[in-house]
Amino acid sequence: MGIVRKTRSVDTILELFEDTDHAFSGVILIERLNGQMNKTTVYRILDRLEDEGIIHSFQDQKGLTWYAKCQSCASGQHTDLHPHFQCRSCGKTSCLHVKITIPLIRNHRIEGAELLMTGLCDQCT
Amino acid sequence: MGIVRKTRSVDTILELFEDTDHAFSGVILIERLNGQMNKTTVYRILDRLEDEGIIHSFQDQKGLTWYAKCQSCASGQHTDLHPHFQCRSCGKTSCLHVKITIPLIRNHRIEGAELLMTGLCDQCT
DNA sequence: ATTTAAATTGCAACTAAGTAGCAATAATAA
DNA sequence: TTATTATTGCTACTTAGTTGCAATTTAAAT
Repeated sequence: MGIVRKTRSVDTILELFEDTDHAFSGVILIERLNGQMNKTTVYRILDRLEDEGIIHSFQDQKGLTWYAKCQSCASGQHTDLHPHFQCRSCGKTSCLHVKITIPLIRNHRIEGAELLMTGLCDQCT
Repeated sequence: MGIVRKTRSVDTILELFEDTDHAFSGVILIERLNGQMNKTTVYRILDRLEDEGIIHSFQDQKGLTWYAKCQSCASGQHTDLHPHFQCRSCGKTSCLHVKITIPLIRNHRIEGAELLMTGLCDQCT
C-alpha cells in the first residue's frame, strides 16, 4: 500500500512543484487545476506525496494548508527543518533556505518545529 | 468602537486565561462554556480581547486556532515574540518563555514570526 | 493478450471551524 | 430615565477539507 503511481494527475501536480521553493495552498491548487481534476483528487494526491516525503505541508496564520517541495531538502527529509515565509501583501508563500535554531525546553521532548515568518516580499516592499 | 466591556461573559473567559500560559483552542472553549455562552459569543469575545492585545492567537498544525494570555508578555505586546508548544500526546498547548532568534532574510521585510514546537510535554514523556 | 488485483478518480454528500445578519438584551452615557 | 451603543443568542451560512462508493485506470499475473 502507498506507492504513488505516476498518473497524469500526479504528474500535473508534481510539475507545479518542480524547481521551485514556491508553496501552494490547497485552495490555490484546486483553483488552478479546476477542470483538469477534482478537488478530492487534488487533496488525495497531496496527501500521498506528503506521505512519501516528496512534498511537505504547513499551516499559515489563517489556518490554511500550504504545500511545497523544498529544493534544498533531501528527499524524505522535509520535516520542518526550514522556515516558511508568507507575504502579507501578495500572499506569496515559500520555503526559506536558512537554518533556524530551535531552543531546548526543559521537561519537554521537542520533536518538530514550524516557523512561519510574515512580512513583505521583495516585490511588495 | 472597540472598547471591551467587562460583561459576565467576558469575565468568564478572562478568568480561564488568568495566571496561566496555557492556551485554549476555540473548540475547547466552546465545549467548556457550553450552556453558559453561545459559540458565536465565544469567538467574538476572543476577537475583541485579541484586538485589544489582552490575548493572542496562533494556529496549530491542524489549522485550529489557539488563544493564550502569555504571562511574560507586556500588555498589548503579545505579537509573536515567543514560541508555542503543543504536545502530540495530550494536546496540551502553551506559551514558552524563551527568546527565539528570527533570521534576517535578504529582500524581505520580516514583520512577524510564529514558531510552533511540537513533541511531548513533561507529563507525557 | 487476457484476466485479476489493486490503486486512482469523480461525484455527491458530509464534517467542522469559524462567520454574518438581525432582532433582543444589557450596559453605559446623557 | 431616556437615549445610545455594545453585546448576546439564534439561525443560517461559508469554506476547507474529508468520506463512501461506484466507475475507471493502472499494473501485475497468468
